[in-house]
Amino acid sequence: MLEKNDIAAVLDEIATLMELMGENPFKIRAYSTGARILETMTEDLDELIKTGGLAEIPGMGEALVDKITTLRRDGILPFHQKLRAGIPAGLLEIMQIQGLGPKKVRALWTLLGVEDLLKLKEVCEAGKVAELKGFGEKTQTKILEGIKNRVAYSLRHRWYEAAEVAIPILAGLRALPQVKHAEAAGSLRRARETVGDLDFIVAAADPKPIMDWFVAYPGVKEVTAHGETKSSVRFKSGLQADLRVVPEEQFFFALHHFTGSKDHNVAMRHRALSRGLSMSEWGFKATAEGVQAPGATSEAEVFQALGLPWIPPELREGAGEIDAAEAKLLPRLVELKDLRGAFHNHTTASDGAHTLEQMAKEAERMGWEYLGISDHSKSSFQANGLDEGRLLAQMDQIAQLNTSGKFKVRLLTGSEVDIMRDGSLDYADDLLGRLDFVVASVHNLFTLDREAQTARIIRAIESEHVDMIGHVTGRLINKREPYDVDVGKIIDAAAANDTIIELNANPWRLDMDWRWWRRAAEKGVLCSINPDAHDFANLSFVEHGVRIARKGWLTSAHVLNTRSLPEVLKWLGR
DNA sequence: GCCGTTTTCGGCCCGACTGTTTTCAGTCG
Repeated sequence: MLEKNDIAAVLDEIATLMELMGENPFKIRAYSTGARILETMTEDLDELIKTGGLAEIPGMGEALVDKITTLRRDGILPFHQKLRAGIPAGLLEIMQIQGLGPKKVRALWTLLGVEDLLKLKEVCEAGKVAELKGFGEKTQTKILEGIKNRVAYSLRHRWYEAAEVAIPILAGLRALPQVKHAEAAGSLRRARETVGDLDFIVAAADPKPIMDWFVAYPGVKEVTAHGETKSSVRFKSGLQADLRVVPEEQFFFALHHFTGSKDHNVAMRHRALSRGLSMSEWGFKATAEGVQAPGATSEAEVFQALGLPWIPPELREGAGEIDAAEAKLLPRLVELKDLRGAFHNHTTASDGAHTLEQMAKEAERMGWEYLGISDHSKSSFQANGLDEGRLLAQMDQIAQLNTSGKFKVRLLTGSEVDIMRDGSLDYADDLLGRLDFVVASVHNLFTLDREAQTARIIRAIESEHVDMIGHVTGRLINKREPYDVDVGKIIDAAAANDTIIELNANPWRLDMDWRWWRRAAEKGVLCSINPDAHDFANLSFVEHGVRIARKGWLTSAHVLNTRSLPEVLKWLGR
C-alpha cells in the first residue's frame, strides 16, 4: 500500500521513463498531470477510489484511475516495473543534470553505452561526447560541471534563505533608472516552502544596462545565460537566478506567467482559449473572429480579462483556485496584521535565550495583546525542561508580571509538554489543568512505525488538557524527514476532539505542511500560528507562518491567534 | 493518456536561449 505522495512519485518516474523511451509527449504529460493532482488534492484517496470520485477529477482518465488504484492496493504496478526493467536506473539520475533532457540522455545511452554517472564522466573526459551529432565541446564541459555540482545544483533552498538573496537584488533592480517595475516571481512569490531558483521580472524599454548590471551582481559565480531579454546567473550557494526584461505593456503578463505554477498557467490558457484568446507571457492574442485582445496595466486586469478576480499568488498551484475564483469562493486570506498574539514560546527557563520580561517587551513592541509561554517539560532534559517545581515557580512569576502593570501585553502560562511513547503526557493532569494552555509535542522516538506514531499523537489529542499539537510531523526542511505519521488521521482526531493543530512558523519547520490545511479547515480544525520562539527576535517567525497559512487557504477565522484576548481566554477555558 | 457546443478522432500552452548548426533541435520554465 502506497501513500498519495509515493504514488505521485511513481507516476512522475513513469513519465520520465517514457520520455527516455521517446513516447508521445502528450501521453507523458498525462502522467505528470496525474502526479500533480495527487500531490495537491485534499480529499481522502481511499474514499475517492471507493466512490469513483477520482475519475471525476479533470485529467484523471480510466487508465490513470486504474494504475493509481493498483498502486494504492498493491504498492506495485506491473506497467511501471516493465518500464524500469528496460531502462538503466542510472539514467534517471543523469536526467537531473541541467541541460540534459530525454533526447540527449537517450543518445548517450544508445550510442555510447552510458548507464550511470560514472560512465558518463568517463566518456566526457575521453572526449567522446563532443564527437556525437548534436553535441559539442561546450555541452561536454557543461555535463562535467553538472556532474561535479549536481548536489548543490539540484538542491531546493528554504524560502527564507532564497528571500534573503532576492530582496537586495530586487531593491537594486528597482533603483536602476531604466526600471519601471520589478518583481520577484516564481515559487518565491507563490510562497512554496522551498525555492528552486529566483525569477525576476523587470519592465524597461532598454534591457541591456539592466542585463549588464545583473550578470555583474556581487556574489555571482557563473553566468549561465546572457541574452537580450533573459539572463541567468548562479551564486556560490548553487542558487540560480533568472532575469527577464520586458516592455512595460507586457510586464503584468510576464509577471503572471513566471509566477506560475505551471498547472495554474495551463488552466489559465485553457480558459483563455475557450474565450477566443491565446495567452502567453507576451499578452493575449485573438484566435477567433471578432475578438479583441485586451492589454493589462495590472495583474488584476489579466485575470479580469478572463472573467476572474485577482487570485493571490499563494493559491496559484492549479488546485482548484480558478474554479473557486469563478464561483466567487476565493477565501479572504489571513494577514500578518490580523495576529493579536502568539503561543508556543520559550524562555531562559528551558532552552530559550531571553527572559520572560524580554519576551514580553518584544511582544508589546509588536503590538500584541497576549503572549503564550510554553517552555519544555521535564523529559526534554536536553532542552533543560522544567520539572513540576520550576513550572509552578514560573506560573507565579507570570502572575506577578501580569499584575505588576509593567507590560500591557498579557502573558499566558503554558507548557510544551512532551508526548511519551504511549501517548501519555509528561506532567500529571492536575498540573496541566492549572495552565492557561498546553501544547503537546513529540520530541523523541522519531522512528516509531506509522501506526504507533499516529496512535501516540492521537492519544495526546484526546487528552482534555491538550489545547494544541506542536509540530505535527517534526520535519526540518532540507535536513530531517518528517516522522512517519498519518496526518489525515491526526486531522480527523483533532476535529473530533476540538484540538488545535499548530502551524509551527519556524522557517525550517513550517509544520503542518500547507498541503493539509485546506482539508483541516474544511473539517473544522482550528489553527494557531506559533513562532516556537527561542529568542525574542524569533517572535517575528509568525510572518512565515502567515505565509504558509495563506498558502493553505486559511482565513483569519481559521486562526486562534487572530482573536482578541477575551475571545482566546474563552476558547481556552471551554 | 485525456478530452469533447468539432463527442470516439485528432488535437493537446507558448516562447527564449544555447549550441549546434547553416535553418533548427533540445532544453527549460
